[in-house]
Amino acid sequence: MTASAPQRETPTSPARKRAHSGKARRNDAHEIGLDALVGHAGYAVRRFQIWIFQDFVKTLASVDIKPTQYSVMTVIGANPGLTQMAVANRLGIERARLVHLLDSLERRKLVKRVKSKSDRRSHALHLTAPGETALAKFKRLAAEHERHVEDKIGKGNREKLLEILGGFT
Amino acid sequence: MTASAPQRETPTSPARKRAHSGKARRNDAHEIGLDALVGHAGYAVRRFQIWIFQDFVKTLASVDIKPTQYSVMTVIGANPGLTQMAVANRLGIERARLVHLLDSLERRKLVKRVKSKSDRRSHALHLTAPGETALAKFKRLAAEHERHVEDKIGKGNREKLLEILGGFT
DNA sequence: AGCAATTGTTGTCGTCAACAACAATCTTTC
DNA sequence: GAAAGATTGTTGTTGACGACAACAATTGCT
Repeated sequence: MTASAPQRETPTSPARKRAHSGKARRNDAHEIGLDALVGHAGYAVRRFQIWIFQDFVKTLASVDIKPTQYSVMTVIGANPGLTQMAVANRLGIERARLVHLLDSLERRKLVKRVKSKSDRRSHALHLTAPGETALAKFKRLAAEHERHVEDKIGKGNREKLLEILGGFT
Repeated sequence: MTASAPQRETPTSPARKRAHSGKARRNDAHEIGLDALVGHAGYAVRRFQIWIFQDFVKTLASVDIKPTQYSVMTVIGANPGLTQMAVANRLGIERARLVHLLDSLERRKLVKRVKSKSDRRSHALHLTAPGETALAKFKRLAAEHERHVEDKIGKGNREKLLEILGGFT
């Protein structure tokens, strides 16, 4: 623990005090030093995640679909007949939470729960017919969102990002 | 692309006894196709963000500091005397939320609110003496966490990531 | 002086993750 | 084949979090 004598504590010199007398505070938000925060992957990723989430929501606002709902429908569309547990595990969401997500999607007639014959505890998940066509539209909008990402960080950077984080899917 | 979905539960066999050694199939989670989800930056980022957040919490569990608390203390440590509004704006958190964060940190004697002379509405935020030494320890643990990130995605990739997402800090 | 804006604070609402508990239904074991 | 154990879907609770709204105190503006 250490140290009474701080070694590199505030590299920002004493005069960094923010002269607050006059009226110099408008958008100095980004003039404030982040110090050690810059260089932390978690912080950058968190900020980026917030941005990308908001853009997704905005881009898909006309169809009222949020990222989690989109991921659920995509997985069901690609793997019809999955159980709720399988979907929850695959997407890393609590099965308790998936219940509400499916309730909502089922109320909107996008997905349906079919009682499984082989295991009467579980439900086989399927897209409805309108769910299929809806998902196609969602995918078009999601592609548009993805283009926003390219515009934001660059086409090459987006691909590099997917390559780096590919192991987390 | 895409490839249909071969994944199906036991296909309706009347007597489906796992004909082989016990030991059920544990997690076929990653055998399930994600289809269009792969290739979505948001999904990859979300999963990565969850991982990195959890590792941060785990690594700093001994000091009971979470990412947001760490970011608040880091900014205050690097810019003593900031107002709550300035900190909130810089970190992109609601000032209403910052109130609770500071309440918690102040209760733990890590930061202090000093009544500003120049503007009696606002508080100047400072680290306490124990707060300074505590932050030094937090930074060491955070550096350890950052090494976990390197181990996970590679040193070069982490740097590339920071470069790509640098604009979001 | 008077009125708009800012700061910190409290409170509400809706989202979300992490659990705990439960009934119904398999699976295992004796 | 019946009891014990595990799994699936469900409901409910808790706590963290963001988005807002309202408010008192205090500036700033004119």
